[in-house]
Amino acid sequence: MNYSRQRAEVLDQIRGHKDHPTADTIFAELRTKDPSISLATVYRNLKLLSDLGEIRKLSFVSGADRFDPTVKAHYHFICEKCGRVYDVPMKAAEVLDTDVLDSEVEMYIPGVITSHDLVFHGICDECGAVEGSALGAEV
Amino acid sequence: MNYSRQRAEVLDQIRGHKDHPTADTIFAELRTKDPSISLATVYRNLKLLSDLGEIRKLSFVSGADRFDPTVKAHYHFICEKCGRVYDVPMKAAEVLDTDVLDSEVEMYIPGVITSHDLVFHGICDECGAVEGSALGAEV
DNA sequence: GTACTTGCAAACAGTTTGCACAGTT
DNA sequence: AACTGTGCAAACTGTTTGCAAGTAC
Repeated sequence: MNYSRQRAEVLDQIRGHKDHPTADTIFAELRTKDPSISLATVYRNLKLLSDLGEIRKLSFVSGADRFDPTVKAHYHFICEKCGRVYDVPMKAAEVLDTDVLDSEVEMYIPGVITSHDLVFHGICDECGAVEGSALGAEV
Repeated sequence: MNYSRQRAEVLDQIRGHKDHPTADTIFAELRTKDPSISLATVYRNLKLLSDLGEIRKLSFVSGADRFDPTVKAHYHFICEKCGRVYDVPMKAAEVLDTDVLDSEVEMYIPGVITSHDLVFHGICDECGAVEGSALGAEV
């Protein structure tokens, strides 16, 4: 695969993220280094890179798609307030045998399952969810 | 809650679906009965009805949002080819204790979990996935 | 008459595409 | 020359919004 300068920049930029930036975020960041790069190029390369499996496209977030530098299987937690997307390490979901789950569920649906997404919703600490002590805003 | 004629029509129309129509589908269907209803009204009422918990909005499908007449907890299977969304009955996922899962995962993320979505991806039978006999298209 | 809801059109966000040009081989 | 990738602007999809008119109590 041929990596043009712009393509490499896009991949680099995403890999530098611990979070899950949108195309627009990547574009804005790259613009500061490379003022002539275009949004269309960013979109084109994000699509291409996720087709190639270099990055992962997260379409389950409302609003803009997000891109995930981490390709290996893991789940996500989305804050309902700020929209931030957090990674859930696989060991957190070890109560769940993912292969068993897929084959179990497959018996109930008219088709073949190749993968699944598991997305947790809630409120993140930064947005006011306080667990442990009784410091909630309500009540 | 006050149900205007249009609001009732929208709710009825969705409840008449076994599948998961988009706003546009609902709009097109209602237009045949009520030629003056507007798309904005459909959108407004879909939003309102899902805020009220009368229907469920599915945002994890790429493309247009879909609306689900079934409100009680269940998972979904999306065909990668045709985009159809199928329901997965809860008993199919009984390998998984959903409450345990949420509280387990909560220990690993900076926040509080209120719910989760589980979406299976694959190919549905209508699109050529043939399980059981060895009739696959590949190999 | 006050509050809520509608239809329409315009606005908007996110994404994709047509096209002429630039970069490589 | 043939190919691929780029930048720009325009197009496009899905959704929301401002507003004047309509409806319900």
